[in-house]
Amino acid sequence: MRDELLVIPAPEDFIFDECLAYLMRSADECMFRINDGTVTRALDVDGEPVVFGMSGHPDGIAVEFLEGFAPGGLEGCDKVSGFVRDWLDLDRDLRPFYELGESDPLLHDVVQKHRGLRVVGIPDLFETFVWAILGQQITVAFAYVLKKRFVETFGTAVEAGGRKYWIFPDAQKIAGTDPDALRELKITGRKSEYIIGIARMIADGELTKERLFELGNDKLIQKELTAIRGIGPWTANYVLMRCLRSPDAYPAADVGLHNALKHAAGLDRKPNLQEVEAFAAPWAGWRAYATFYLWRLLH
DNA sequence: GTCCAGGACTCGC
DNA sequence: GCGAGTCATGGA
Repeated sequence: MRDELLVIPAPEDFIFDECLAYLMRSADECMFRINDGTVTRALDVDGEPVVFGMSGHPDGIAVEFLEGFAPGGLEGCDKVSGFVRDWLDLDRDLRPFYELGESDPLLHDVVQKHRGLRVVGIPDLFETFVWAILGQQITVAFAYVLKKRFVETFGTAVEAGGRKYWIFPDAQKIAGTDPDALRELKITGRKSEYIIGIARMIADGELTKERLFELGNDKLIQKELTAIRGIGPWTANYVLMRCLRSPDAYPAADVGLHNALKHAAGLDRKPNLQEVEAFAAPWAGWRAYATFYLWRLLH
């Protein structure tokens, strides 16, 4: 097994345990398993299931493949490595954000406390949309339950090391699914329609990460996304933040953000939308990072 | 019973 | 363009 160890270098200011703490926030998370500091998950690499565990390492992140589920060849290793880099946003220089954290009164404490944390992403576009839509207007805890039902109903499981690892259902499969099948999982009728609509767009190839990146900036991407049924400003910014990796996306309507701001600013009520925007003005360029760090106040 | 959760759509004006 | 009603479930 030792020869299947892969070390992914990370910047000096990266702290794996901060990301781990975020990843551990729900016992109902179904896309990976965390045990003793190692996050283990399955990944589809060119149609082949790969299963790997990642953990902290003095030089960054150690990736170890489970027996029988290593990628075939160097190219496969590169894809896993690229996935992890994307997942934990390893290629971003956070020094400007940390400078901001030094001077900003609202961010100061939380940035100091969780320094080393990166915006944990969701590299797969379809998975991000499903997760965001499921999360609209309900508690995160219930969203995890719905995602678990969704994945265990429509996804595929890989058996490795005596355990099951799930691969998120692809858009093609959901595109041809009846809304009633989602409704049975207690996903609302509307959300079921939204999810199937998005699945069709992705399956048809009209909605891809590449196409969205080609639009060039957050504003145009948000406009494109909010034209899709079921995607409002909150969801568009959520997708920008978690999948398209905009460091500046700002889900201003986010209730969790409001509660975090209330706490950080010492208010006796939640801020209104104007205040939420005003708080974020000094964070221009880093509003997604600010949001992600502020969310850590909720746990 | 009421209110609130990581919102968005629809309708009436 | 803006406010109110609706969607639906589960926990406090």
